[in-house]
Amino acid sequence: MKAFYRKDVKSALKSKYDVIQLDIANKIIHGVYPTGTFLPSENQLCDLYNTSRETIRKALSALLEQGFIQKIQGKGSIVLDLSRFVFPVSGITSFKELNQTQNMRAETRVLKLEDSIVPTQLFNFESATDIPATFIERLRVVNGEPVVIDRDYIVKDVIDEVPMNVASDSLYSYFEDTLGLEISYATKTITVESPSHQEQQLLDLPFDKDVVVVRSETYLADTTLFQFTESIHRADKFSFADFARRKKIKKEH
Amino acid sequence: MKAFYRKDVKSALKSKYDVIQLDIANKIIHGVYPTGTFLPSENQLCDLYNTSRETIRKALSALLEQGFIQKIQGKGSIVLDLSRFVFPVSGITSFKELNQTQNMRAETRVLKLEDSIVPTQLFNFESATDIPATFIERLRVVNGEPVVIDRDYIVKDVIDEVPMNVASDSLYSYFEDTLGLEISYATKTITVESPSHQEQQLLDLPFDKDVVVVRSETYLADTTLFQFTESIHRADKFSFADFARRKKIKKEH
DNA sequence: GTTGACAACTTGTCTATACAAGATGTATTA
DNA sequence: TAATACATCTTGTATAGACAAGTTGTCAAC
Repeated sequence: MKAFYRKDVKSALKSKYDVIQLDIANKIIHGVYPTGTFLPSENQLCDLYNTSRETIRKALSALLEQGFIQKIQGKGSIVLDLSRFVFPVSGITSFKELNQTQNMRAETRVLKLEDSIVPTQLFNFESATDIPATFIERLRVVNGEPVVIDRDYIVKDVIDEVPMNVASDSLYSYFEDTLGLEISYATKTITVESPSHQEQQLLDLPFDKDVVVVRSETYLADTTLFQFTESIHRADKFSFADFARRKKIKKEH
Repeated sequence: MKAFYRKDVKSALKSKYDVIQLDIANKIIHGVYPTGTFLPSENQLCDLYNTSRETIRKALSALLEQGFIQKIQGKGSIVLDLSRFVFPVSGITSFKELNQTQNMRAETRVLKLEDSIVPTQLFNFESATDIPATFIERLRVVNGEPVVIDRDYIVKDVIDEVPMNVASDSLYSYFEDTLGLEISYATKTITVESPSHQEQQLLDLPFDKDVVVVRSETYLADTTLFQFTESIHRADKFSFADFARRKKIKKEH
C-alpha cells in the first residue's frame, strides 16, 4: 500500500491543477475543445476531474494567462485561436527547444569558450566590481544559413565550469536537468544596431544592413542572477511574436 | 446608512485583492518595501489588511506575474529591482500612456482618417470576406523628431465612426472611457523591413535604413476582434523591454 | 406583442480550515 | 565536535461553502 502511494506520487509529480491545466491544453491543441466553443463549465469540470472549484479555477487562470482561453463572466470559458502565436519567444525559451517545436534543420557551431568578464555596460547593468564568467560564443545555422550569433556570459559564482560538449548542445537543459538549477525569470530588451565587422562576416550580411540585438539577463528561482545573453539576429530572419493581456496603468496621487 | 454604504462601494470599485495589490505595488515603488528585502509574510499581511490568506495570495501572484516580487517557498516574497524595466511595451499600452510615464514632449499629427478595408494579408489573417474599417494614419513626433507612424484599422462592425478630435488624442481612452469597451488582449509581432518611399520621407530616414514594424490585433473581453494596428518605428529610436517568467515546454506523448 | 420579474445557469470574490513541503534555528544525542 | 531530531517559521496545494454579479431563457402580466 505504501509502495503504491509512492508510485502514485511519483507518476503525478505535479500538482493537481497542473495536471488538469496540461490536460485541457492538450485537448484544445488536439481539437477536443475546438476554437470558438466553450469549455465545460467550472462545476462540470469539477465533476470531470473530481476536484474542487478553486482547483479548476487555478488551472483555468493559467490557461487564460497563456492565451488558450478567454473567460466571460456569466457565460463561460471560450477557446481562442492560438494557431497564430505558436512561437513563444516572449517566454524564456532556448534555441534548441525552439527548433524542436518548429521542425527546422538546425546546427550550432561553437566559436569560443573561455573565461571572461561580463561587459556590464552593454547590459546597462551597474556593478561596482567585475563579474567573472564563462564566455560562450555560438553561431546558429538553420537550413544552411547563418541566422543568429549567441553570446552567453555564465556567472562563475553560480556555475563554475561549462563543458565543451554542453556548449554545442543545450545550455538550458544542462542547467535544469543536469545541475538541477531552477530558471525562473528574465529581463529582455530588443534593439536594432549596426553590426561589427565580425558579425557582418559571420552572418554573411550585405553591406550596411542592420542587425537585431536581443540582450537578456536570466535569474534563478532564488533571485540569483546567473546569465547574461546577447543574441545577434539577421534582421531578415528575425521575428518576435507575443501574446499580451491588457493591464491598465494605474496611478495613485 | 444606505448612502454611506453606497459611497463605500463607489470608493472601493475594485476587488479586495486588487486594492491590496495596488497598495503593495505602490509601497514597493516608493521604497516602503525596498529592493532585496522580504515582504511581511502572508499571515502578517492577513492581519494588516484584515483578510484571508487566499485573498492575500491572489494579490501576491499578480505582483509575481508583473515582476514586482519573487516568491521563495519556506522563506518569503522578495522585492525585485524593477527600475530597469519600467517600459512596459510588452503589455498593451497606448502611445499617450507611454509618453505620460516617460516624460517626453510628444505630438501627434493625423495624416489620414477615412473608410477603408483591412489589408488582412499584412496581418497574416485569413478572412473570406472584406473587413470594412476606419483607417487612421498618424505620425508621432517626440522632441521634434519623427519616431513612429501608426496605422490603425478600426473594425466598423464594432465601432461605427471615429471622430477627428479623438484621432488626435487617444484612441484607447476613447474606446474605454467614452464608449465603455473592455480591451482585453492582443497578439503582436515584431519584424524588420525596408521602408516604403512614403515611410522613408515621413520618418526622415537615411538611404537604405530599415524600419521596425510592429503589427498587432486587439480583442475585446468578449473576444471580438476590433482593431488592427501597424506601427512603423525608426530603428534607431526603437527599444522593446520585456519581463518574462520561465514556462517549460511540456509534451505529452 | 412587449415588458418585466424570476429562475437557473454561468463566472467572480471571499472566507476558514487543513495539511504538505521548504527553510532555519535550537536543542539533544552520539 | 558533529550529526540528528524537532519545533517553528515560511509558502504551496486542496477543499467546502457562501454570496455577488453577469447572462439567458421562460413565464406571467400588461
